[in-house]
Amino acid sequence: MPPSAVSQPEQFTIGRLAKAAEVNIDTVRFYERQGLLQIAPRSAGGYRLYGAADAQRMQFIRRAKTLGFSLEDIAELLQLTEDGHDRSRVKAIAQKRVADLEERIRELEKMRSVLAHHAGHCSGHGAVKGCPIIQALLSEQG
Amino acid sequence: MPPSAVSQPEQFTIGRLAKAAEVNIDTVRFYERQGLLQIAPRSAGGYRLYGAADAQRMQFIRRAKTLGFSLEDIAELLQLTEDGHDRSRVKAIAQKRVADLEERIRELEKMRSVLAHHAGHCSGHGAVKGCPIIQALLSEQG
DNA sequence: CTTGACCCTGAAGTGGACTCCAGGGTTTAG
DNA sequence: CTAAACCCTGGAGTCCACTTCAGGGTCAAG
Ligand SMILES: [Zn+2]
Ligand SMILES: [Zn+2]
Ligand SMILES: [Zn+2]
Ligand SMILES: [Zn+2]
Repeated sequence: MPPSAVSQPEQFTIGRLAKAAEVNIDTVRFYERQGLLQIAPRSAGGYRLYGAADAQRMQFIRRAKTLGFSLEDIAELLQLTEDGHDRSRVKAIAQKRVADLEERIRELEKMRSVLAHHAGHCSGHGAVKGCPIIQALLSEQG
Repeated sequence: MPPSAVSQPEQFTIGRLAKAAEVNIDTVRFYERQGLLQIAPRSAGGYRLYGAADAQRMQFIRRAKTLGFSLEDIAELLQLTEDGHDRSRVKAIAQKRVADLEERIRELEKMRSVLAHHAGHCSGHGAVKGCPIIQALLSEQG
């Protein structure tokens, strides 16, 4: 019962790490294989042992994923935080991702507008023959 | 040399169909297995034979794909054009697709705005330590 | 007749990001 | 001491829409 332990290593096994990060336990092992997580030290019984830094790393991955980064990009971003790299590469990756997102958004908006237009012409009842949606797919027409 | 042949069957093999539809030849066979194309009749030598209706069907699939429909949805849409179905199902499929597109667009726009915001704070030079993009990933911050 | 272009089959591979499985060993509560 | 909960491994399976492969048969031109 020491009143203040300046830095207790506070270790935990894979299950707790997974639960804290709200991912499947196999996802953690998968990330290790993919090089996103460092190889964890093991307990006497062979269990992986993690610490606060690993939990933060999992959060990093989680946030990067919500921004749509691929695991490959995330691995590189994590790498860049390790060594004494320059910010330029980080910004380049982010800008590439923004550009990709914008392109994809334009594609989806194009799909949406075309399809909504056709759907707007469809009464929703009667025989399929003559349905404007089907007509549009059968021959290039608006 | 008949001056007017009211309906020449005009048959062709899989390679021409694929080229006309601008898809890989194996894609045609794949679509057949998936039930998107009807089983083609065969020549004496065992070659699949196609006609104008098949070419139109390939165009239908191509257009539906540019609207982002899954092959499963496309199969159903093609099915609906065959029998004496009602338009309601067609419209429902289209509206579902529009809704899915809108949801996906919102997700991507959220990613884009968050990421562009962080990137806007990044000078693009200097050490990674302290980079606003990395900081945002390390801890939930704007 | 031979060459080359074309076609056939069933099966396996691709990519991305997991997820699950079988057949174990380990740790902890009671 | 035992049962439950947890962990280990290598490998396979999942989804989707194809693509590739190996090992052959067919067809038109020269
Ligand atoms: Zn309609
Ligand atoms: Zn219109
Ligand atoms: Zn930066
Ligand atoms: Zn800000």
